[in-house]
Amino acid sequence: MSTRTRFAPSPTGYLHVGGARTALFCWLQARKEQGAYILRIEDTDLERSTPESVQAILDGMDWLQLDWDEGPFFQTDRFDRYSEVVQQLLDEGKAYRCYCSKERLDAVREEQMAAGIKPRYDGRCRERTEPEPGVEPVIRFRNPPIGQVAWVDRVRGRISISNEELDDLVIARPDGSPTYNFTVVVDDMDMGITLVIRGDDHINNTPRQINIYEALGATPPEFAHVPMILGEDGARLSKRHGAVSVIQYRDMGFLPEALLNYLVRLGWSHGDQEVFSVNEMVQLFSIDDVNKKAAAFDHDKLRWLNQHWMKTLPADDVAEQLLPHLEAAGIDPAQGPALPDLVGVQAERVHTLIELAEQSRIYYEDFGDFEPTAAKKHLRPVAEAPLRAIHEALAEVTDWQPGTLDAAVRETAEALEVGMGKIAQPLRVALTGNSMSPSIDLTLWLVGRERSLARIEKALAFVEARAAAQG
RNA sequence: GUCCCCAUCGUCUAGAGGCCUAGGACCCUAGCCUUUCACGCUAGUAACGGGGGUUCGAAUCCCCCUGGGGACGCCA
Repeated sequence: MSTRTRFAPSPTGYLHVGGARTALFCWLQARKEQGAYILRIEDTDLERSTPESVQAILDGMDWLQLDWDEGPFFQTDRFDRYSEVVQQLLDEGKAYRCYCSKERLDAVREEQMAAGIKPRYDGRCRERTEPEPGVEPVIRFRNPPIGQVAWVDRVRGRISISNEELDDLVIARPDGSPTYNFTVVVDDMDMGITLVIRGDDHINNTPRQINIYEALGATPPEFAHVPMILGEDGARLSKRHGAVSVIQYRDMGFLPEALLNYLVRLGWSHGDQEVFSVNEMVQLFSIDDVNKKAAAFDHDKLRWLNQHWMKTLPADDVAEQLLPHLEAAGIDPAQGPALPDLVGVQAERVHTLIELAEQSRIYYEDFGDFEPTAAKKHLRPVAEAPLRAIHEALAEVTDWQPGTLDAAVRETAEALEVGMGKIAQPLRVALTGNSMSPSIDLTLWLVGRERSLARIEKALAFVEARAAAQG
């Protein structure tokens, strides 16, 4: 039987990085084994599920390009089916109606906690046959009272638990709506899921789910419980750690290739390899190689990977993803160099697309004042001659390309018998307002001919004014 | 409290009894390259939680302790 995996988020928020990694693992395992990857929306909690969240999850999956083969299925579309299975269990005596009040249940739980035992439903209605007038019952699954439930987890190995630790869980509420541990079993069974990959917070749910499979006469799928993701401080990742939604990462200027690469290495490795393209992941990934230990999210490493992919991916692709960030920064890409050229120069100097946009403003817009320290150091009277000379030389350049520009600067330096620094630094400040920029030929190239000449003139005026002021 | 699970540099990890004087990567530091910044290159700091076993030999196997996490809902 070919592998069928599923990602089953509940739409009560955005797609967070932990969920995205689970989705990635499901997707990779399905792709690697040429199986199917199914998307299912677990929206049985009518109170908390929202259409916005559904959209947010779809947007996240779409951005990461984790395409699914079937679905999205919605559990709210399947209520008839759940009712049917509940009825079947009832008919077979594998489930029963429970009339206990929440108050009584709370009291029992408290007593048990105080007595130092695990809180569980005490089975009061287990053998009950008569209804309680005026009370709509819940339906409870009749869990086997003795024996062990065990399975070989694809990441954790063998896990076992005694049935005595389990109780009769509620599978349907008084209004008939089903609960999670039940719907998940019915769905995974109906959808032919062979491998359930999910967060390890579900380990404790697994034995009761296995019992339900067995009551239904179905073979449970295989399970792989992946460790969760921690924040940089080692605590469970949450909003107070900053960005947790994958869409936030998109908005912060990360490439999906980088996030995916980062996520796949969190809890999984292939020797010493750090960089993985999506294709390589599909080739090399295996759920069986995933670690058991929870991993902390390291923002710096993500940034490093993001820079790597900005440098490595075709500049056209990066440029396309840069566009929205330029717009967000109010930069008009029509007013300066072609985006792929910009990316080619800037990618190795920044870590995110936002930084790339912000640090490229001067190629599209004029800047105001020179940065004071840079101006003080480089736009001095001594810079006047080199600036004039380079202005003259550049005015002659018709082929405004890095090679020619580099030659023009070098020849000017040689003619003046000064080192490159004596001419490049003043020129850099003139062109960018600052003392840091790409190599001078590339800076000239990106700034463009007209703008370069005008900026040198402006710098010259600045130098003269300053000389005059100093007498 | 009860049950389940986890444990190698600050972080992500390699390691499946001798190849370990514990390797790689991020971060940090120094040097090189260089017209600045960055990239790149080189080097460096830094870890097997503790205690018992098993074995000729343990980061690797077993037990205990400690520490951490999860679950115990008519949430998913």
